[in-house]
Amino acid sequence: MVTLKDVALKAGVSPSTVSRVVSGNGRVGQKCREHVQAVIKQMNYRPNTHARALACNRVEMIGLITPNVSTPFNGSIAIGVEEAAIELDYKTLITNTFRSPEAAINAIESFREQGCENIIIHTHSIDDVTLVKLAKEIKGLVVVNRFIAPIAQRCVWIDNVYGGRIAAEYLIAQGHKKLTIITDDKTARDPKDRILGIKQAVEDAGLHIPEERILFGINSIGNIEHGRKLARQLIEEKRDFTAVLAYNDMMAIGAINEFQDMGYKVPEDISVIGFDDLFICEVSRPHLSTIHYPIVEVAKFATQLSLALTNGDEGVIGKANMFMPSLVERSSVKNIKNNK
Amino acid sequence: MVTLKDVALKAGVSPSTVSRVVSGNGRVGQKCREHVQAVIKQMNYRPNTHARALACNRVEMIGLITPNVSTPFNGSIAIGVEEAAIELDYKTLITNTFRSPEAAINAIESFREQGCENIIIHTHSIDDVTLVKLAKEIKGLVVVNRFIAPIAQRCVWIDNVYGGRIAAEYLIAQGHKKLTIITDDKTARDPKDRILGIKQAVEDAGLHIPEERILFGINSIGNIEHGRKLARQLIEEKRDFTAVLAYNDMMAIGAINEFQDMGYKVPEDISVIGFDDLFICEVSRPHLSTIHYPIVEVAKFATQLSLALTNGDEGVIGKANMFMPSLVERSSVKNIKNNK
DNA sequence: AATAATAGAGCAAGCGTTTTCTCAATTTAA
DNA sequence: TTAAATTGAGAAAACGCTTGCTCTATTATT
Repeated sequence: MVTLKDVALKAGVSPSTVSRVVSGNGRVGQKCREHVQAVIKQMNYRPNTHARALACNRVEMIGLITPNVSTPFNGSIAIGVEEAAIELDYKTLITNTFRSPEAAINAIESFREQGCENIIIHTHSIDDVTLVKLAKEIKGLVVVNRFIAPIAQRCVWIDNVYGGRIAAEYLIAQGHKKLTIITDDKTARDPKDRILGIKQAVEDAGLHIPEERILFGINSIGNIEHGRKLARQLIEEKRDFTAVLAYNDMMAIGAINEFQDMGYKVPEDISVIGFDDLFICEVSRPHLSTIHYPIVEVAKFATQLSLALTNGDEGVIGKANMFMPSLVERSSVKNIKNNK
Repeated sequence: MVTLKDVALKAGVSPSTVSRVVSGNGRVGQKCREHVQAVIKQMNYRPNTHARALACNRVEMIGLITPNVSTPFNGSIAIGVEEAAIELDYKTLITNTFRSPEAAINAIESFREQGCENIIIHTHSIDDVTLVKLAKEIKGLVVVNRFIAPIAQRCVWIDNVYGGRIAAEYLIAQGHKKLTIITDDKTARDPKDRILGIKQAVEDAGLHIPEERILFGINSIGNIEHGRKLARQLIEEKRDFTAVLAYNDMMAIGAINEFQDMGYKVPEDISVIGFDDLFICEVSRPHLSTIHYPIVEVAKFATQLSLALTNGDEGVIGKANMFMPSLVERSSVKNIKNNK
């Protein structure tokens, strides 16, 4: 392994000089710098991460904390983070919490102890006040896919109200009057926001969604199984509706499958719209119309923000951290304007 | 931040002793050990990763190199790795190569430079000889989802021949006589092995697959689009078949979608079987019958193997590194025994 | 031309561990 | 009972890098 000292020796300068050339801190003469750079290249020197981390108590690493990378949504977050990390030659350290708040806190601690202040966290299991406190302490902590008012500038999220609204508007434009919602935890912010948006659109159209047509989950995780379950409930309890707005694509697809298994046709009998725009939308039959969530972009921006925060680069700081979702039309919603 | 020295001071012993207590190396008296442990607990001391890494030139980290974590297959690998890592309190560092061999080599270099010898690599873009060479140099390198004879004990893979065989046997048992194969790169080992297994089953049944019913990809990545493309080709060129064996689930689902878009019914007109058993199998219509690939288990075992290799723990070394796939029956294959 | 300011580069301490040598104290063997 | 072996614990060097301090050489100021 070639060390800084080796380079210094060969270049005929002191280690400090080499260090300054590598890091770009401190003054080095033009000629000297070029010479050292040449030697570095020639010897293929690469600085030792740990020595550097130890000496300056920070590390060029960004830590991602996510419930489970193997799900498409979180996998996309990971990609966004890595894309941004690569650009600055940072490494990506991933910890899966499997929804355990202790695991998440532990991961944060562990990152900090390693001198890693750049932490991107995607969690719903740590409460707002804890996160606010942590954000105060950790310069580079940014929260992704979640809005927490006191630390809004440290969050990157999408406009869920708007997302809900455009989904509902689309359904209404297709002639649907009796909408139903299958969603996630009643107390969670995202479901609430999306419902809010839906209600706005519905009211603007002079319609109304009775509470009984909004089905929540309890401690659910918005997955396929959950979608199936609520869809079954919808049918069994004979709720009156022509279209369902699912909290996300997973639930939507679960619901579609359940409807189909029960003998209903989608979209002929029931229209369904999802949220997120995961790759499975193109796979399901019918292809799922949904609200596009720019996940990779959000994660990428979050990472850039974190880096800017710790490195004092003001470039992205202050930019709006809210992204806008958008409608993507496929085949799971039927236009029933003329036949009903 | 509380350091080893702080603990030593408070405990009234030398730093060396504390170090020995923490690491478990070297002799420490029973009484002394307990006292130090108590102080450690009381002060909530946690060793500094970087200092440790620097001092002993190794690090408790396992590096995963994968084309792209956001795909379900690779996401599952990540989970398997992390599961094994957590058990030994190792961290997981992930690098996505996006199929670039340079990125993969770079990642390996980078891991090594950081003193990380535990590398799990999933790649098809680095050739055998390079990998063999690397494996010789890096004690903890293990290759996942790939078999390379000279370093078989450093690979963890599944029996693709067997997988191909049971898929074909199942189709044949369902009365299919005209099978067709849509697969990946002709030169790649996995496709070849699966085809081999298929041919074995076919021949055992006294049947035959003409070469024109085996469609390969060129530089393809076995994804949905690729499946669609070959399915289209199958139809357009009017090949004669009743069932298709896809290289993997993604391709199978692409094919199903294409068939359906072209007006064919699956499985009524065409039966399809996949490979991998990703979650999307439960999502597609019809649900995809497939060959189960125990991905998480494979990745977990690979990680344990890597750790055993570097830590001299002989537990898992020598165990068979080949896993067996298994059939999972869903609804994409029709029994045509009695009506044809 | 004399003085002040600044640029360039080296020295050495320090980051938090591990680990090799010591050496004293204790145990074991003869 | 004595010599030999073993155990327990400390001192100090090393890991590779950063950075505050220092000193000389150069440039700018008057």
